[in-house]
Amino acid sequence: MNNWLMKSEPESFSIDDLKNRPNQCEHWDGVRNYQARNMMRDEMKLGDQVFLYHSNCDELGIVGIMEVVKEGYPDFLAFDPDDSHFDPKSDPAKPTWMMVDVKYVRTLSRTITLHELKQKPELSGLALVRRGNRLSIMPVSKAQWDFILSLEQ
DNA sequence: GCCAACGTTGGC
DNA sequence: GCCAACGTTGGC
Repeated sequence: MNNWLMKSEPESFSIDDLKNRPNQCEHWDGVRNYQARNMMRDEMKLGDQVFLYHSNCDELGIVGIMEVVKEGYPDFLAFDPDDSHFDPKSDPAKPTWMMVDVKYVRTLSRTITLHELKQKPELSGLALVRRGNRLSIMPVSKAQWDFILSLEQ
């Protein structure tokens, strides 16, 4: 069982958007970064727990928990010329881009802010707090996961 | 295979 | 809106 953190801009997709989806599920489309793709394709497994992080907004931070309910499969939006995530180089017979499905688990009782996370020596190894980090999906160790959750109260 | 130019991410 | 950091592209 692994833990993860995934970023999303709440203006395009927030924890409330996920909560309000039918079945509270959504596919995590639009990832166009090879490192992130590899994690979705190879490492994210059914039942893995995932923090949702809101980026590029007024209150940056971890807002909720999701669960992987479908493992890596082709991101079909890459084949749709009308979609902004269209990638003409992705061949449907050999798809370049992958995605997973996630399900809403819960919203945290408060946002655990980026500012707060950066202050904690326990989290110095977390990719999120490193300067210039642009990965939209990153692993979170069990120790980091538990520590972050302990901040919620 | 190098690396400059370019586009994107994302905090501030 | 700015801009640093980073990934990708493409000429050589």
